[in-house]
Amino acid sequence: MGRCENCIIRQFNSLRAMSKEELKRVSDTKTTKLVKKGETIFGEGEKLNGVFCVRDGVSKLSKLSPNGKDQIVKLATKGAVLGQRSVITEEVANLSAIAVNDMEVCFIPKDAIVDSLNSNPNFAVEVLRHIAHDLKEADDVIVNMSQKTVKQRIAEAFIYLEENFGKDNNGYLALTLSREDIANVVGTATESAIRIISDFKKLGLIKAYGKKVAIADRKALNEVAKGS
Amino acid sequence: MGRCENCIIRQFNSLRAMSKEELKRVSDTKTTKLVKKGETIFGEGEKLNGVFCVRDGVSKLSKLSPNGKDQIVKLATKGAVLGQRSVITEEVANLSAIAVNDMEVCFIPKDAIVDSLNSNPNFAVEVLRHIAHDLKEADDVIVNMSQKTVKQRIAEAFIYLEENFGKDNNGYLALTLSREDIANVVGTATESAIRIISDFKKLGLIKAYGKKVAIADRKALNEVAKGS
DNA sequence: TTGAAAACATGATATTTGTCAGTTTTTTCT
DNA sequence: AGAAAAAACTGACAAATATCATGTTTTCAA
Repeated sequence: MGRCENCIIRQFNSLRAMSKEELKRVSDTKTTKLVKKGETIFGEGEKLNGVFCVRDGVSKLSKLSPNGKDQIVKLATKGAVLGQRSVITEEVANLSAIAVNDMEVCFIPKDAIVDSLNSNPNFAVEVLRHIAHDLKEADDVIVNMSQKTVKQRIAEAFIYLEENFGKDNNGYLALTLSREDIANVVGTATESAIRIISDFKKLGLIKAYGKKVAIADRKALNEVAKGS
Repeated sequence: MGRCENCIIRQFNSLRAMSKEELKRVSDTKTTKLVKKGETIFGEGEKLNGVFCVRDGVSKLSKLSPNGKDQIVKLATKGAVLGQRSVITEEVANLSAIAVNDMEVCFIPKDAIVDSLNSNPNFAVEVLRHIAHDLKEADDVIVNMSQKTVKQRIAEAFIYLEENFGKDNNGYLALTLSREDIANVVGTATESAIRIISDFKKLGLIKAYGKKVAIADRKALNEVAKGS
C-alpha cells in the first residue's frame, strides 16, 4: 500500500503541514478503499471516527430535506478531506458524501488527526485556513442562492465545473453530472434545470455530445451568469 | 479601560483558550469603541488588520449584490468575534459588518491573534471549533434557502430571533429588526416579507406592539416553519 | 439483445415571488 | 410641534419557478 509521505495528493490539503513522524503514523493507520459511483461514503447523521482523503474521483456532499429533495452543498475532488468538520466539532455528520463517479479514498482514523491538531500548531492553522476558506465559499453560495435566478445559477454551475474539474481532450467538461444533480446543485426542480439547459443549447451557449457537455460560448455564458 | 482577563464576554468565544500572558498582551493592545446603530464596523473588500470582539449590541454581516440588494448572512451578538476569517486567510473581508443597534466592540490587532494561533495549539483548535461550527450553520442556511418557501423561512427567522436573542420583560423579541432586514435575512423582497408578516399577525401566530414583535403561537409557527 | 428502469424532455397549468406604483403610518430632526 | 424622511403597508400585475402528466431516449443488467 502507498505511503502518505510519497502521496502527491497531500500537497493539496492540510496534511502537508504534518511532520514526518505524524505522516508516518497516518500512513500506518490509514486504509484505502474503492467507492463505486453512487455508493455512499458516509451518511447524514452518521458518527465519523475518522476523515476521508479523496485520492481520485468526485464526491457530492449533500443534505436531504424532509420533502425528499437533495441539496448538493459542495463537490469534492482529488485532495479534499471529507468529514473533517464533524471530527473537529465532535458532532455527527451533517451532510452525506456520495460518489459521483468511481472513487479511491483513504480513511484516516480520528485520533491521528486530533492528536496532531492538539500538538502541532502548524497543522492546526493549516486546517483552520482550509475551513475558513470553505466558510467563505459557503457564504458566497448563500448570497448566490438568494440573489440570482435559476438561469444565472445554472450558467455559473457550468463555468464552475469547467474551472474546477477541467475539460477532456475534446473540450467537454471532465465531470459529467446528471440533470438531476445539476438541479440539486443550484437548488431547483429537475424539470426547470432541463428546460434551461435546453435553452442554453438552442442559444449556442453550450453544446452536447451524448451525456457530455461543453461550453461553446464562454463569454455569452458569463454574461448570463452576471446580468439578467 | 477594562482588562480582558476580567472580561466576562471572553467565556463565550475562542479567547478563553488563551493563556494569561496572551490575554495580557491582547489587553494591552486592544482598543474599545462605541458603534452607533447603522454605522459600519468594516466593509466588504476592506483589508482588516485585526478582529472585533462584540461586547454589546448586535451586528449584521451582509453582502451587497450587484442589483443593490443586501443579503444578511449572519447576525452576531455578544461574544462573537468578527473578521476572524479574513485575518486567518489573509484576504480582504468578504462581508460587511453593520451595527443593528448601538454596540460596544473591542478591536484586537491582528498580530496578537496570529501569534497566538501559531504558538498555542489550544487556541488554534478552539478557533477551529468555532469556525467549523459556523461552517455547519452556513451549510444549513444553504439548504434552507434552496428548499424552503419564503413563508417557512420567515417563520424560522422569528423562532431563531427568539432563541438567540431572547425576549424582553413583556415577552417581545429582544432584537427588533426592520422589515427590510428580515427580508434580507431570508432572502426575499421587502414587500413579500411585509405581506407574510401581516398574514402571520392575522393568523395569530405573532403579535405586535409598535415595532416590537412577539411570538403568540409558538407551536403553530413551528408548524409553518416545518411543513407547508 | 432486449426489456425494464432511469434519465431526459416537453407541454399545460398552478403557485410563488417580485416589481411597480402608490398610500398611510411612524420616526427623526429642528 | 411640525415638516421631512423613512418605514410600513396595500393592490394590481408580471415574471419566475414548481408541479403534474406524459412521451421519448438512453442506460444497464439478465
